[in-house]
Amino acid sequence: MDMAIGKRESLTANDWTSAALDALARGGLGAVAVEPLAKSLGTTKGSFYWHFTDRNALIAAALERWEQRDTDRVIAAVDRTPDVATRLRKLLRLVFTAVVGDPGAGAGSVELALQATATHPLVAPTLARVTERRLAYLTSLFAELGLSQARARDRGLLAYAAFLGHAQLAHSTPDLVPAGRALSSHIDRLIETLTVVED
Amino acid sequence: MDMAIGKRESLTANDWTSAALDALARGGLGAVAVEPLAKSLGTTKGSFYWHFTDRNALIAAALERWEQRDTDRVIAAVDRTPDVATRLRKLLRLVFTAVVGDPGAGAGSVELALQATATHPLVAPTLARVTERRLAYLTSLFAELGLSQARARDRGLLAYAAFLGHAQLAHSTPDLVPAGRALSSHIDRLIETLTVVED
DNA sequence: CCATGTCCATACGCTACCGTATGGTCAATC
DNA sequence: GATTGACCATACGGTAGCGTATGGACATGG
Repeated sequence: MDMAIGKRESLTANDWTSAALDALARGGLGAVAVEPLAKSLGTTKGSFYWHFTDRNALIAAALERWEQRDTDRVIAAVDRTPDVATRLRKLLRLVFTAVVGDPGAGAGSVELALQATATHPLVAPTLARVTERRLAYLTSLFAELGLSQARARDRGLLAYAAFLGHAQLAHSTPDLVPAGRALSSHIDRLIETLTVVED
Repeated sequence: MDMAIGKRESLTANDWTSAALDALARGGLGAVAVEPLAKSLGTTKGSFYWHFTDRNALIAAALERWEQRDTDRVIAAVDRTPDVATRLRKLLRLVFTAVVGDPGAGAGSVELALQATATHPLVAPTLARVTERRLAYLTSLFAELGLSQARARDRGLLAYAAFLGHAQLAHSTPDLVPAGRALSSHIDRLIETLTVVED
């Protein structure tokens, strides 16, 4: 009848979505495959096709959840440190450290999985929205820092490209990127360079 | 008997390798698939498996050729403009323009295809070598520009990450990246920022 | 003119995944 | 305590690609 509580053994659509995000982070979009996921959840396709109509429906759900979380994170990142320069530095240090510090399995690996499949019809619009949102935020910070609108946008783009590139490099050729203390000072210098504002 | 010239209709291993690079640029590593390639060459698997033992052998050949060409390009890029600053600016302008200007099907799309499959056992070492080679060159330029060794490496890394990130963005979200005249001035400002050297 | 080696077509079996169909289990409800 | 609906297992057919096997076609040298 109604949503019976029943035995707690039954899966929910959310369980599938979580597993999909895991697989996405671990093996890219190709790893979001129904039968392998079923195996990893200790169940079968039969379960999946009861909760979802399609593999695409699962992908859409996973993307939606990721986008939502990302939005939340962006909003949370807007912490009210009074000084803009400090706020910008804090933000950059945070994201760069997160994205190259982790073994790659952390937060940024969904990121990279999506970039690697950017042309996929479901991925493309999601990626576009998230990128624009982040870019807009970065731009606003640089503008507040004293750059003209056009220059702020350019600088935001540069900073974001540097971010993406570092994520990529940390994933594909981790040996070529500094670690530990060297990483920390690399990021310091990088921030220095990216936030220069000549009056 | 020997390598008969025969009718000029017969394919060579190089033909297959070229087709593989095309497919790689267009559809990523997954598109380097024997049967589809055969169809696109107007032949069948039978031909392929005469020239190559394996799909992996084809991939290896394609990667080797790409790496060789890249090496050539790096060497060619070392043009002897006397002034280091000018040389660096010329180089940056060239590569950034190439990688975001093209529709994405140009030179840099093999690039992106490889980055998207960076963990593949054949791709990873190739990518590592090429990346290190480029990074070393960039580092040397920044060093010659007056930066300390450590700072030169960091700056080289930043510049290369910015390059990769722009390539990625131009491919995944082309609408968010400037074009035409705006692109040109964006690159100017970007170079400005990346080549700042405070004494 | 036939024998040999080059180059390719076709057919086969295998794996991995998709989506469907169908029936079973079990808790909640009447 | 029979029924109903939520949830899942199993079996099926279909597609796409890999790699193998085998048998041509056909030019060339003997």
